[in-house]
Amino acid sequence: MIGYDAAMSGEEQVRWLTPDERAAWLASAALMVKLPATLDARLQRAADLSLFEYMVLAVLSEQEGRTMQMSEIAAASSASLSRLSHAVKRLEKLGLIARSRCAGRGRRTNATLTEAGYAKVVDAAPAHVADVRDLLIDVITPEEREVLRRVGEKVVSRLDGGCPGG
Amino acid sequence: MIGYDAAMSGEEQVRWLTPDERAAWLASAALMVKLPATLDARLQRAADLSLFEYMVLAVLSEQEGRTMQMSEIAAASSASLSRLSHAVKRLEKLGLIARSRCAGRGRRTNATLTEAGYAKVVDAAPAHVADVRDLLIDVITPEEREVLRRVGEKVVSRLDGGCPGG
DNA sequence: ATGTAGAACTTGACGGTTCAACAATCATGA
DNA sequence: TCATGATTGTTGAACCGTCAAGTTCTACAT
Repeated sequence: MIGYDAAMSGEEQVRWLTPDERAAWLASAALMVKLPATLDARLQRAADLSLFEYMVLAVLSEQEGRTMQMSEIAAASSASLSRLSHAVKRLEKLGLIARSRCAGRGRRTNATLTEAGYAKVVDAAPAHVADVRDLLIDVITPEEREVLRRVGEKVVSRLDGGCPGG
Repeated sequence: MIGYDAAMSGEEQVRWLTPDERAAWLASAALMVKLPATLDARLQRAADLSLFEYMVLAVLSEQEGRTMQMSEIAAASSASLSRLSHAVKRLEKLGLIARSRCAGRGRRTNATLTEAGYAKVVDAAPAHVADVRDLLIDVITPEEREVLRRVGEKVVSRLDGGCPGG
């Protein structure tokens, strides 16, 4: 496949992937596409929530007062503020979240989990955790799990630190 | 966070995640969200292609005759047939791909990379491979890379084998 | 005071993805 | 010959995310 192996390197200074690197990348890519998609589909069927919506509710649920600033939620859920804003608008319409401007502090907005929202997370959590176990955690060894964690942390910190998106 | 730790386990037979498992899952989740998003954004700027479109073209480019059946491409790129069909329609409109029904064989359709499509991949590949190196391959050790590969293969084969999406 | 910059959100339009329904073709057997 | 079903692809509507632009507020300089 062009771009993923060492063939046809007419260009100079392009370090194509070795076969091992290529295999690792293809396996990771498939993982990154399929695992979230499957978790998302199951959550949708079981609880009528997307994976992203669940993460927003879950992050809020563990906070003191079940409240957080929009931009904090965005950071915690690896999403853009715009995406979060749209999502919270939907969740607000469903009665799962309430928004309020905290006056005197610029344009800051707090999102709070309602009782219904909290009940929704409590309801959805067991099946979702079981899925995460079933599809990932229980499939790998503890050693592999720790490597996965280290890799995730390293790569993400590089993404956050470096020039994001470009 | 509800669903990701051992707190508030009122329910029986729910195995909540241990702190280590939780940390590994959160790191993986962030990785699976951010890495594809960043690669996608960079490819978009550099070559006006989404990551998915690039993968479709790349998969075709390494095939004999630069031709494949729709369902084969879908499998190779971990996408639904519907998603692929829409994408190929767009790529066809751009002149990068041509479709043709192979008569006498059910409803099978072949997609072929045009010369322009091939040129597009050749053009986009170096920068994309550099990104994959820069953001993943060169960030981790060879041992971590091999673990990542094993994990990816195990998890994906579980996803493909088990009941997909539900 | 006024102007300029910056931070924190929101909005609307646009384009991509999903889902369910449909279409086309072959295979099989009554 | 005709029904039934399995494969394989396409389509349209609804929905979601991104991008660029706009809004609302604070801060700080002139």
